[in-house]
Amino acid sequence: MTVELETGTRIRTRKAILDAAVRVLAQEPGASLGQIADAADVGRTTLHRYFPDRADLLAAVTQEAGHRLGEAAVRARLDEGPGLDALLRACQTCLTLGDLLTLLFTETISLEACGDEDGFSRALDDAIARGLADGTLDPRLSPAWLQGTLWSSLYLAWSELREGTTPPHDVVGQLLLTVRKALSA
Amino acid sequence: MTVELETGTRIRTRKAILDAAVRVLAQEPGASLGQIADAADVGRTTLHRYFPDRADLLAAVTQEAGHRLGEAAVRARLDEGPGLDALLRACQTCLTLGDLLTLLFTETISLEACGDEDGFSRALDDAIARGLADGTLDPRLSPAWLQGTLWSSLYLAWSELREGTTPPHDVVGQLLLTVRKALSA
DNA sequence: CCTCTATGGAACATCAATGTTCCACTGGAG
DNA sequence: CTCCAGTGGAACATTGATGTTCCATAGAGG
Repeated sequence: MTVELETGTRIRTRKAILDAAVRVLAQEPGASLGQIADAADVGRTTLHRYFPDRADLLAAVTQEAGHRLGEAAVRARLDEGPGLDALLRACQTCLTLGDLLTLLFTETISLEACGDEDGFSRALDDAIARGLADGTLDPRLSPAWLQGTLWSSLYLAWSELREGTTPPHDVVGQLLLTVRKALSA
Repeated sequence: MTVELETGTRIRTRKAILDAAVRVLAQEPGASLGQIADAADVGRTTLHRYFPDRADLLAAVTQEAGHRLGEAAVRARLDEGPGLDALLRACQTCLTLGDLLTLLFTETISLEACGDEDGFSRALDDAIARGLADGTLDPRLSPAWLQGTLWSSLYLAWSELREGTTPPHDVVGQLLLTVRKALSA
């Protein structure tokens, strides 16, 4: 065990495996490590070299999701402006998470496992509470339902995007329109 | 192969296995046959006696889903009244599908495999087209998006119901409210 | 009470996925 | 050019799921 001096090659390979894992698992949560290795254009041996265990790989994907979610929360400025607007910004930002969205929504990986260090869930809760307080969110809907609607709409939008039959711009438009109509007071 | 004279016992056992399969697979799509047999309070041997193959079991569940969807379509009177109202009736009716909803939404079983004999998808498409024509559905949203929103909202509602933390009446209320707001013109 | 249906469990063969070890090779850094 | 870090593949042991066979028995229904 030398100190982890990550060379460029290792970083690149690791990223390729991680990306492939996200891509493949989003489509087939029970996919074998062999399938993931193939998708990453890497030998199964190499995959095991980087992630000895299936659990290790999943943990790494989960951690990656945590990071990305954290970035998303910052970019969306969830703590600024009216609650509804914050949620709409969150929609646009989170769409960039791509297949990670699928893994989170289908609970192939779990938000809780990231720890609450990311603070995304917290920030989302806050934005929802703010929106209910400032009158931009429909008070007849519970915080849990509001958040659930947000996630499921996001998942739907990403599904459409991935299918590729609808132009990205249209998908975003319909997503924002639907969420605004559904959640606004 | 005698003529399939299904005795009461056999019908009951078969149903128990099928129900358990739906329940277990909804929670864990990759569940083993042993888990399903346990959930059905039945030996694994017995399960294989009814469904020799895992594929056979899945096919039976799929067929069951087809029947239930067909019934739902009839009960919801999808071909009557304004399009939006038909969709709202469909929401209420489909909620009774329970875990089957999860299996369909997560594509553990596929609608297509039922054949189009059920006619549910067709009826839904028609209702959406009618709603766009009669001005009760938002013309800015594509038929695919309208249908997707319906399904994902249903899935969300069933998730809440299953969790059991929200009273059923409230869940239905929020579901109908959300769908109406999101989809109406 | 008797019979036959339906069942559960033990035992077994098979198979795919997993995780490990070892070795040969390749291409880029020095 | 020379090393060696990084890689791929073959081979192997292990494990869990699967599907099958066989047998003993419980219990519903006559």
